[in-house]
Amino acid sequence: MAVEAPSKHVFDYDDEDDDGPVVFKRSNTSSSKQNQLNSEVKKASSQRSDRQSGRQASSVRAPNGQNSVAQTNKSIPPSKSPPIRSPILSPKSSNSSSKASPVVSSKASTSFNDQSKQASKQNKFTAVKEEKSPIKCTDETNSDDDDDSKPLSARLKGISSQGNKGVSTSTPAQSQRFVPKIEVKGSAEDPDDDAPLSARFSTKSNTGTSSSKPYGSHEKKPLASKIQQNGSIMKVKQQKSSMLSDKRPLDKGNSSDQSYAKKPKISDAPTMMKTKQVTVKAEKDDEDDHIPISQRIKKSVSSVSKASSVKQKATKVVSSSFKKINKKSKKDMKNSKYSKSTKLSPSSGDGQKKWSTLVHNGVIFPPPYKPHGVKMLYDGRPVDLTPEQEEVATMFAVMQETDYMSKPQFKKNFWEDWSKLLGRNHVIKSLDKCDFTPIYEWHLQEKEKKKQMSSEEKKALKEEKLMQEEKYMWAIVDGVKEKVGNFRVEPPGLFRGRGEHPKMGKLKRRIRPCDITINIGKDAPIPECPIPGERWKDIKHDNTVTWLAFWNDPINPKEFKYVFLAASSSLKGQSDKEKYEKARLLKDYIKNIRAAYTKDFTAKDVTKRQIAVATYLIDKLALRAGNEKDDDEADTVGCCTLKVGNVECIPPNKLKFDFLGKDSIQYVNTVEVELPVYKAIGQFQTGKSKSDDLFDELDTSKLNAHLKELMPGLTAKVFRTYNASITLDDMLNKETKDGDVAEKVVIYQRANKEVAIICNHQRSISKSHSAQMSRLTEKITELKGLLKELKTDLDRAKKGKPPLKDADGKQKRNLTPEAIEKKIAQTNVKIEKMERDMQTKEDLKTVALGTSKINYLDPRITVAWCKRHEVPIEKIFNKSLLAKFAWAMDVDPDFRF
DNA sequence: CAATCGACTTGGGATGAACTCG
DNA sequence: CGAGTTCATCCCAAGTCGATTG
Repeated sequence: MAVEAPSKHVFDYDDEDDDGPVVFKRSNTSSSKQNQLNSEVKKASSQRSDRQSGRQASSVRAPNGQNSVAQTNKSIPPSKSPPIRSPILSPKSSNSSSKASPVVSSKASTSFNDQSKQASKQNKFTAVKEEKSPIKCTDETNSDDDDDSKPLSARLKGISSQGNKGVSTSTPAQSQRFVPKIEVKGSAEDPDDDAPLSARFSTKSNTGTSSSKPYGSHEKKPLASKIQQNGSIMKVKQQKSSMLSDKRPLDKGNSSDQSYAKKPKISDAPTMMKTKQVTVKAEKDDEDDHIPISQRIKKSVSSVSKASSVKQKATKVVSSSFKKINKKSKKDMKNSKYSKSTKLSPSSGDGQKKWSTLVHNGVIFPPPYKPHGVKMLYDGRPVDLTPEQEEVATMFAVMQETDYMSKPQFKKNFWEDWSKLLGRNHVIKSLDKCDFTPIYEWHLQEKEKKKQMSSEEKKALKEEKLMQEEKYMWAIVDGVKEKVGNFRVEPPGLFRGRGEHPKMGKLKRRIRPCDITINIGKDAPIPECPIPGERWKDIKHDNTVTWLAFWNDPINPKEFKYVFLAASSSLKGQSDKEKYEKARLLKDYIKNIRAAYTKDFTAKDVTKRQIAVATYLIDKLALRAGNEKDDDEADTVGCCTLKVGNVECIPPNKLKFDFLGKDSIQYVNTVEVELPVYKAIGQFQTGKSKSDDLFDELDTSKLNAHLKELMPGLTAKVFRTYNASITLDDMLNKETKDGDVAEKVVIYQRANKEVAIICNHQRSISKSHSAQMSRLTEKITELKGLLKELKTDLDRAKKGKPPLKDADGKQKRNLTPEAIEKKIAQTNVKIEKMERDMQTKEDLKTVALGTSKINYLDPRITVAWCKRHEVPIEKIFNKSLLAKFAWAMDVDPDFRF
């Protein structure tokens, strides 16, 4: 709780305006600037229709009104007042302030405010604009694109639409069920600006288009289908992980059915892509391009949306992402740590600078090891261990019931490190004769003890911990108090690598102050080392980076572990926003990029062809780039590192992918591809063995260098963000119908699920899943029995007869036919709900929705949709997400990705 | 140009608190 | 109110990608 407390304070501070906790904390940072810019831009340039404009103004500026309904006040900051806020000084922070040197903080804060205000003002006016420009990508005009330009998903969808069977077997039922509800009433209000959100949304989103469409019907899932989930077959991953994980097996079966409709887009002008010329994107005309694949499909819709999309462009252009150009300077400064950081001045050319003043208290270390004295057995006899030896033995003992225990590599690595600690002459000579049970049991007892503690005790402990940690939880960046992400130094333990990691089981030694380098403002007091008698390894004052501290990873000394600010900080928010702006920019280039790579499928130059095919896969399947990995890491791949054996050609034009990706999560998918791609893959495979690289001429730096020629700042990962967000935007806009909040939330979840499937975000099936399912089934059966009984009673009641006795032989109350009918209806509703829940549960058992929400879906899409449809944002974003996405909360309701 | 360094984003799982439902 | 779930957080591993180095 302590944690929270602080945050609250912060909010309170601003509260006056309103309260929202989540709101922006600082106005000045560039991020905020940007925000404002954007919004401004939008307003200025974007306005599409009249009503809209009105609306925007209102919404943006005084969000409150409308929001109140839609979103809770708290979440949405009242933008009305330009942000003033200076958290730091906030009351509660009394203590905090104490830590920060008074001087600094005060001064910073003041200046800060001022600047911030000014900055904000300026921004607003400057609004950029127009850089819009120049070259448009050309062609697109014929929008018709059959689907080419669409995002992958869309493409897929098209096809799949016909047979949604592609979807996992389980789904069909579900989709049907949903359908009915969704449609519903149309209570629209009037469209004016002031009109409540609902009104707006009705106008825009539904406008013609899809309203009638049943939601499940069309497109079902594109990519999704590819991936299948039947749990039956588990492949590689499973095997390897030895039963532990039950990830979604993705089976191939279905996938094959789904085909992509996409046809080669060859048509468009291929050449133009060329790059450099492309510089900024062009204006509108490209209408369809940005439209997600799926959307494009239905032209009608596009018309509507396009208007909005157009407006956005201006905005995007503005985006800051590209500013990094000045980066080089950084190095210099960095080395010479001396410097510049001194000046607090506000906007000193920001170039590369990430902050001007930075104050924090360093990191907190885990408590020293407390020996428990419980003796393990060796060859049946108790053994004495030194505290150090016992500590490591305990780490191992605690893992008795995990799968790691069945992995030889784990035990081997553990033994290597532990035996070193034991020393050459120790009685313990072999792990095989060790019995850690006594220690494990002690551990279980401790756990139990903790569980049994009364809630007061627990609370007290928590408070105490909070008290100790409080000072480490916050940093003051440019005068603003921000949460620190991971201020706790990682405790020692046994390394738990994912998949078949060669280093699993190795001892991750304790980190000490002398391992840690602190980065802090030049004028800030250097944090006192929390462990008496020790000192930090180094102190830096590098304002070109955002980390507060780092140490070398004990498992892999070449790598570092950093302490950063929390996701809710404006530094993070700013880069998050830049990430999405870059992805939105891709929207304007995507059509040409697709045309270009399509053309290169048949290029004579092998490298060129490989780049084309790899880009296609990244775009269509949302594969990761695939950097090279060392031998001392788990053997996983991404696009550029795919092995010949990971792809199987299935005539006439399908490819079956099967490989372990990040975190050793298996990716299995069979997709139909364009013939030239199919042929190219075949060529890349010929003459190679299964373990050879499929793209032997390629690596991520070459690929990214090429992408960068197509669009400034473009890299492989941008495609994932783009396709994820565009899919969400598209699905939401296509499928949201009138209905109650719960129904809309379901729509959102379906879209979210779609994205998760595209990105292959999996989770393991919970241990209790099958038990839960059977329990539900049982309940449903029971209810159905009840239903039958009620029907009998109804018949009898109608004839004036009393109901039959119930199962226990007791006489039931004599109800009127009307009453019985009512009961029947209630029961039916209950059954339907249960079945629906069950289906959802089954469908999501291996799909992780959170990852995409956190990392891939532009929060502005969600916020705008919530505003348009009067869905409280809290229904979609939890507290942390609200905080993380504070920068997106004041988005215009008309925002489209 | 390849290898390495460096910084930052993305990811799944574990844990425990907060709800739900009987 | 208690067992079972669901949800939010924490934890830290594992990617991406630009910059440097040699």
